[in-house]
Amino acid sequence: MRADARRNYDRIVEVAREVFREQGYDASLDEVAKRAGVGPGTLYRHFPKRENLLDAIMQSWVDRVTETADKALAHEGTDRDLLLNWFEQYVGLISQHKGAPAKLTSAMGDPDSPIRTKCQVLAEANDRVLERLRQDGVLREDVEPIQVCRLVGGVATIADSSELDAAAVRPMLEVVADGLLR
Amino acid sequence: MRADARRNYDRIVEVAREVFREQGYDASLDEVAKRAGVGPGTLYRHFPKRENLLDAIMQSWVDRVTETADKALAHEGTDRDLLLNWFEQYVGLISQHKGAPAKLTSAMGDPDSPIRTKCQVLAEANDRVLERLRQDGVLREDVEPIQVCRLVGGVATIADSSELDAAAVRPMLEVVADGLLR
DNA sequence: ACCTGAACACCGTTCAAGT
DNA sequence: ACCTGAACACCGTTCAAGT
Repeated sequence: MRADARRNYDRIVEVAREVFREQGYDASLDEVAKRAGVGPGTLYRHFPKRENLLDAIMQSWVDRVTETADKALAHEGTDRDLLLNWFEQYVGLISQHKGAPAKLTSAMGDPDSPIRTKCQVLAEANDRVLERLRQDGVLREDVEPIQVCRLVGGVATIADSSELDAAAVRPMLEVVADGLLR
Repeated sequence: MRADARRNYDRIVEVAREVFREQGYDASLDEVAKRAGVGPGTLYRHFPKRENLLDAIMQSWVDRVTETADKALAHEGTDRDLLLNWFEQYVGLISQHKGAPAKLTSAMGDPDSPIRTKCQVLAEANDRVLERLRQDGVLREDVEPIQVCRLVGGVATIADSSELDAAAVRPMLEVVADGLLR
């Protein structure tokens, strides 16, 4: 990759992260290009689809996911607390900007999505937490891990679009957690 | 209302219902106007915002909601079955077209939404079902009815965007139902 | 090899002119 | 009072010309 291309790529990603956080996932790509000081064609050369840009933005995000799951697993307390804490972390992780929870959760089952590797990381982190509970024998057995991602992702999606705060999200996560434990 | 205005209004609503069902809530309003045989200005005169059009489309829908809740309450069987059945009906009711579950669920808490009366009808139907379970003493008491709408609406939203069928939705509704019962 | 920016397409929205 | 459709704005997307 040529030096100027590299520089443009990095600036676009940095600016996009900022614009998405300000205006949500549906923000104008024209504005991203302008703020990054490049022509629209340059943006499209590097990121043919909006999702490719999202994928690039989330490059550093994957580490955060793994670390967060590690911490959640190290949590001292009841199984219910562990699960609830993980759910709250999960919601935080996928709520980077407006529209992100919906985007990430709907991509969870799509093998052709440009952000599939990111979804896999998230799914694996979730698997690790659930596996721990399963070994403790406290998890109901007729629900697949991906359905748990969808349930919590659904809560995050609604919280995002209705602009609910953590205090309003908490009871919903409790219902999901209690429904999963036996 | 003048006769030609009335006729145009009705045609637009009818066509919009069809187009939304085919292409989802984000469909082009230009196409709606074209198919209805009116100019774009006519559509905007009757429906200044897209949500006003959605509201008009759902005029007959309110009766269906009330009837569905009536039937659910007449259901013979366990409380869990009653609740689960209502949840499945609820998902069906708000999944009229792509994008509808998200739209309806995010409008549930917004008193300024053009479709607020429709949301109220849905919320009241849900209240009636929950009240019945509360009287039976099987419902946990620390969750507000609107949170139940959001939980089930969240499941419907994800099912909608991920194009899940009823078989995939069912286990998620079971988790929510079991989390709500004690 | 990469960038630029004009150009095109599409769509939402407005409004002057018409009936 | 209502309708029409041209006009404008905005944005995504492409591509010929340039470095």
